[in-house]
Amino acid sequence: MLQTDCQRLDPRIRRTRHLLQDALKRLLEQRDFDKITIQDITEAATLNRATFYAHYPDKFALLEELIRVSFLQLLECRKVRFDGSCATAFHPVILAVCDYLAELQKSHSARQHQFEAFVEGTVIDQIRVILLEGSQKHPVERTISPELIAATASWAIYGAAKQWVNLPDRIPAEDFVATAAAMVHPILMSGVVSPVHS
Amino acid sequence: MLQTDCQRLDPRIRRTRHLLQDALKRLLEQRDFDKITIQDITEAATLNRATFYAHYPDKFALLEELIRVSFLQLLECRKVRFDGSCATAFHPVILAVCDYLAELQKSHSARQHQFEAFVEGTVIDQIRVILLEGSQKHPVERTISPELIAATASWAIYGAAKQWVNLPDRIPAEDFVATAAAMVHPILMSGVVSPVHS
DNA sequence: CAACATCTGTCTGTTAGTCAACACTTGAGT
DNA sequence: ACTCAAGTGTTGACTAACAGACAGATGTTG
Repeated sequence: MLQTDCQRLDPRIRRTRHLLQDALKRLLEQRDFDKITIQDITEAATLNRATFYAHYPDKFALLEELIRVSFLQLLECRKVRFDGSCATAFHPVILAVCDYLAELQKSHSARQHQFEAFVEGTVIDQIRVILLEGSQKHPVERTISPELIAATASWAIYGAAKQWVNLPDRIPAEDFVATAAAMVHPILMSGVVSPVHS
Repeated sequence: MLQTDCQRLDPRIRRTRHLLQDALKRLLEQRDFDKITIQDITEAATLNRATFYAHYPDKFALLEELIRVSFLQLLECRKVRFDGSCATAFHPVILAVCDYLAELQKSHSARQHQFEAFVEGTVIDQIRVILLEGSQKHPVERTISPELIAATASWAIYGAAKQWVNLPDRIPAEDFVATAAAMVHPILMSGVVSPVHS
């Protein structure tokens, strides 16, 4: 919830949240999200049910955090493979989205519409946040707000990645990333006034 | 400490003790017991140092519990392979001791005398307790106290097993168990008045 | 329909774990 | 000899997690 990324938080809290996330993760490998009760989760996490509500208002909040955290972990892995140059900084983001969707497609039957929609929203929002953070690190004078650009680009990336995973014969993710990046890059550059860029 | 076998104990207590035992177990794979501090253990267990003292007076107490628990786990595995007949009930115990010592020999340099002596004492005591429990389940009239018999037999079993592991070319543990059982069985039968036994 | 079971969300008092102190011991170093 | 660093064992205030209860919602089943 609040303080999710977090620093020096009470170890008990980190432990408990990790236990809950891990329990949900394991249960999702067995059955659909809507067939999982909070009791199931807390039992699998060896925690008291009341403790759950001290951390999340409902199971959707836990799911959201689980998605966020595991997506970020994926992204961290992808990042090390790229240089830090500004122009290609969002390549790993695209790659992470591709991998995440590919992983999701493997492990889940596509029939959980409510679940999928929720995942979708969470992932897109996370992409948006990441892009926004990136643009704040390298401020550029522009006529379009960074917020709008981040939002647009995040949907574009997700849409492109989703198209890619649904192809019957996919090209390698790394190759696809180059194509997608070529499409998305103009969005990020739109409205830039000063042409200062490496 | 108290309530080790235990039943419905506060989940936090079971979790914490398990975390500490597991941490010590992992650290023992890396370095010798006397090179491990309580700080190391609590750090590896993601617990506060003060919490340690709420459960164990010192690291030896933790080690003792670790040995006890892992030995009992080993024993449980061995037990299922045997029938429940009274005459051979202690076969799995001998086998468990053999396996435990063999495991220990593999994973530890034999130079930690203090450590080895402590393990030895703990294991023998555990054997004694198990034998004593067994004799209490099947009370027989005897001229020698069950306590003395259990103590004697436990040392005999440990001694035999230790001799076995130190042989340069060991026979299979299962075969050795039969021999050892033949040696130890008379101890258990000594002083029996009524010859009632299946 | 009523009876029933199950899950939810909330609340209470109690207990375990955290944290930052503390004084003490030990050993290495210069 | 003296410091300095690092580990030990203890304390008390704070807080997270526990057990167990509760009413209400949901969804069976006869």
